[in-house]
Amino acid sequence: MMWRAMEVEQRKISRAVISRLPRYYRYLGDLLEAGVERISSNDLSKKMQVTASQIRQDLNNFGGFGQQGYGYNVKYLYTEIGKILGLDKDHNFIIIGAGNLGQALANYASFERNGFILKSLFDVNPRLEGVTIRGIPVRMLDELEGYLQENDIEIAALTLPKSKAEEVADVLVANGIKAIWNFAHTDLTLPKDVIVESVHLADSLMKLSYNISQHNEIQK
Amino acid sequence: MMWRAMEVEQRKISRAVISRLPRYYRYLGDLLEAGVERISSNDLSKKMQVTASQIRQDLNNFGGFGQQGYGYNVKYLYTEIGKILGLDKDHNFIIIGAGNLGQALANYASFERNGFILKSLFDVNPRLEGVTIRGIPVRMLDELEGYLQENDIEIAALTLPKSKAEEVADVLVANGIKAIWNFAHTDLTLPKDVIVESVHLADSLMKLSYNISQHNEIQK
DNA sequence: TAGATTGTTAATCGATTAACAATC
DNA sequence: TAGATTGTTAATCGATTAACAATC
Repeated sequence: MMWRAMEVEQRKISRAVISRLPRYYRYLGDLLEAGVERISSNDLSKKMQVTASQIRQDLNNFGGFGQQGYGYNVKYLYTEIGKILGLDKDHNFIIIGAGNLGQALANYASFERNGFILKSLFDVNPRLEGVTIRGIPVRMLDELEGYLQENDIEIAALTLPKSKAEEVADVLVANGIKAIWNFAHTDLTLPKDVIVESVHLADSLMKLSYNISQHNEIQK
Repeated sequence: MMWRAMEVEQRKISRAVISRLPRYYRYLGDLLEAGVERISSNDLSKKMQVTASQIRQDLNNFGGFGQQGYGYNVKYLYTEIGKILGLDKDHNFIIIGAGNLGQALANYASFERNGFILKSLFDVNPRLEGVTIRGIPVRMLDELEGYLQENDIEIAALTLPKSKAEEVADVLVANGIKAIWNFAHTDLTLPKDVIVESVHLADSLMKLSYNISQHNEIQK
């Protein structure tokens, strides 16, 4: 039993490290596009404005992707980080709430490139019935349960008012959704095996505002 | 000279603390709405799933808002955190890129409640010329410089493709914009007195995806 | 081989939690 | 006053940076 616990423990990479991976992925993608074949942690650190030590430390959580005296092969590292992030597999997702933000996400086709496949949108507004976005249909919210039972959907993006969020999330979870990308301005309380990633736009804007005030203070 | 440096130093609240303030603000707002008059760090900690110690420590970075034996007055604390976040002042902002995401933000009227006043949108698409969103006009991007010189705009939200982001950001900064709310999938390199707050949606989705893969691994 | 650069251990720094005296 | 709860100091924990031996 002990080794099992440890095996799980071993996988527990800190949140700080995870949140840096997409950024590495982005920079490596740019390098790849620019035709760069290899890069050292030192050169990458200059581009990314982080320490080389942090880059090496971060990557070594997942394995030795580099080679002494050479550095990192850009294409290889890009692919490996993609695998770590689960981008080598397809993820079917739906959007609940086909308002402005929901439609904005639906139109954002570049998610598809990373394996995120939008299958349907849902809304309560009867005017949206039958509407399609990039060929993807908007369905009525009362069809949600039936739909989930017949389709293999992994992720749901919640782009609806916070008053409805918790309620809908419960339905989603009861019907097998494993992960929720939450844009509602509320913290969902769900079983802890459900993955919730929240984007709180208002919070982000407030941080910006804090920094402005701060900046003005110091000016004085 | 030393005391000046220290004075500035003193203000340097850690990023972790700042990023928790909007969440406190949100919870306090809910409590206020629910008619709760006072709350102890212990009760709040249970609601927010953080330690009471962290709450007290965080708040004490800014001053003693509580009272021994009583706790915190909800309304007072809410107002004070609002001030810290700069929400007691109005902030004029514009949106560059009136595509789906730009329009979604423009329609998101609740920003106004916190003092963020949308003054105009800008786009290159001639079809959007003259269009208004909630009465706010979309202007053509070539009018941007002139507009900035005649209007007092503090914040610009960048909701445009990353290929245009850097270029537009430079124009913004050259014309007095102090803060950029960046939705383009790129890190802007700007003078360090310009405040940049980025929302990288793709990064967020990748974190979600990582956690799904992780979860599946452990299941096995 | 010599030079470069990783992987990894050790040292430092910072953030979180615990504890408790101060005080309402 | 006694009880409750803060503000704050001290202890712990975790994350970042520095250093360097291993090795390509």
